[in-house]
Amino acid sequence: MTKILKMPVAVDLVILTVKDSELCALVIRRGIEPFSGQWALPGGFVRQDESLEQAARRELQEETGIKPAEVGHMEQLATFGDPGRDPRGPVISVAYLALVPNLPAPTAGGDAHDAKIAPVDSLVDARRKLAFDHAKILETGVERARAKLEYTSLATAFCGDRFTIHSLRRVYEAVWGKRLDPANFHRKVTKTPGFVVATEEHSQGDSGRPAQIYVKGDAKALHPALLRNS
Amino acid sequence: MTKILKMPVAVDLVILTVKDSELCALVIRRGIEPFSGQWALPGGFVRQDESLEQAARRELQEETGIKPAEVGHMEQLATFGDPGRDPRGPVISVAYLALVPNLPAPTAGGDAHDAKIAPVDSLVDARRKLAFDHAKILETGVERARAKLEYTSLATAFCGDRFTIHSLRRVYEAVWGKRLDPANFHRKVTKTPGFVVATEEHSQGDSGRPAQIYVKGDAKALHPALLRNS
DNA sequence: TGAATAGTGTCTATGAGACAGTATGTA
DNA sequence: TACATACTGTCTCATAGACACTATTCA
Repeated sequence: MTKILKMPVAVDLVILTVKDSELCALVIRRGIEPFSGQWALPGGFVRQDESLEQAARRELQEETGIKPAEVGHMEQLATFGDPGRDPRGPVISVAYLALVPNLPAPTAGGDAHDAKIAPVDSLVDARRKLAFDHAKILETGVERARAKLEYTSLATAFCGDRFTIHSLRRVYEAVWGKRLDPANFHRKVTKTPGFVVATEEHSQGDSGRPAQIYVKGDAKALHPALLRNS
Repeated sequence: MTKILKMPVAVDLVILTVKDSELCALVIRRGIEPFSGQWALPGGFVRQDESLEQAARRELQEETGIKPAEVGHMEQLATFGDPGRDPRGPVISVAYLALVPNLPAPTAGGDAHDAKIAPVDSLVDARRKLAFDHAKILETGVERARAKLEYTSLATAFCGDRFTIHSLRRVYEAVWGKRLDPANFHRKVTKTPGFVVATEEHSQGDSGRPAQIYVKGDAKALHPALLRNS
């Protein structure tokens, strides 16, 4: 019997939000080697007697100050364990995807010198490369979010408790990077059973006719789906 | 700085095939404790300088005798790391999903006393419980397969190189546990660009009119999707 | 010939997309 | 009033599902 290899297990977080009609991710600037000074996804090591998801939620709060109640949605994304992905040696990283509405100004903590919320397009740019294989992890998370908006009600995770159809459409447009017809989108969303539920309230203060306020519905899956292409 | 917890990393395999018009999984009977004598998913520990996917492919061949060329499709499924999922202590398990056409009679190897290909419905049965959290892993894999048949061309991974539309429909029917209209299915599959490509050959020997033989097309995603419900 | 399966035609209902038109607010 | 945005109506096209029908084999 050969000796079994034991590896440190990390969780890394792809934290997405929509800010100024752009899909953005939260990254921190590393304060220690390796990759000191470079931007990276927040994350940390799993502790004893802690599940992977618990570790992800703990790191989310510790590294960014986001409280559990502020998280719109969290799910496991994928696991990365290629030899050489960390120059210090073999490390397994279980990536989690978190969707957050109205992400507040980040609070740097732990070994992070700085934190920022930046458009995902700027982060996958090859010149300002993210540390480790984090660009790949981020892209996996972005693609997961894009795909799940099609056939689930996940888009509401980017909105607060109360939202207008307009703001929900802005979420789709930001995540997909594509304009949608306001009229058809409105009908589609309000006619899909369980997607959104109308309240008696209306928005105010903007130009134009006030919009009705909606809350999230019960449905998780959308039938039929809302497709990005075609 | 607290000491970083290091854990053994395993890969577990959900190996699915369609046999006698039923969706089946390959399981092995454990020869060692814990759970000795119980059925479990094949798997093993990741070795040094080996990627997770390499480990999964290696275990697939070592534990079941399935050669790489025989595997129709393989992808990472999910990672399970709850404390207490293995009575021996903390273990991370990265599950992989493999789809195999015409799965040959399994060759038991390693610490397995026996191996079998059994309908997934019988394996998630509560009375003959799978070892560890393998019932949950299996269900995750089955649901992934069911979902991906909808919007990808993955069903062809269950067929050999050459197949008829009839056998492709049998795959859908087995995986979804639902009858499909042969006429509409035929039109849908042959009209979806890149799903299947017709050859000049025809099947023979069965009753009824011989069917045209098809091979896999280039398309990975199906537009529009082929939905199970509605 | 009949049974069985392959494959096509066609009708209907549903939904997406385009876009005109109406409703209701602010400047 | 002009304008902006919310929302509804309506037309067209694509596609799914039901199912009748034709094609081609074997017994």
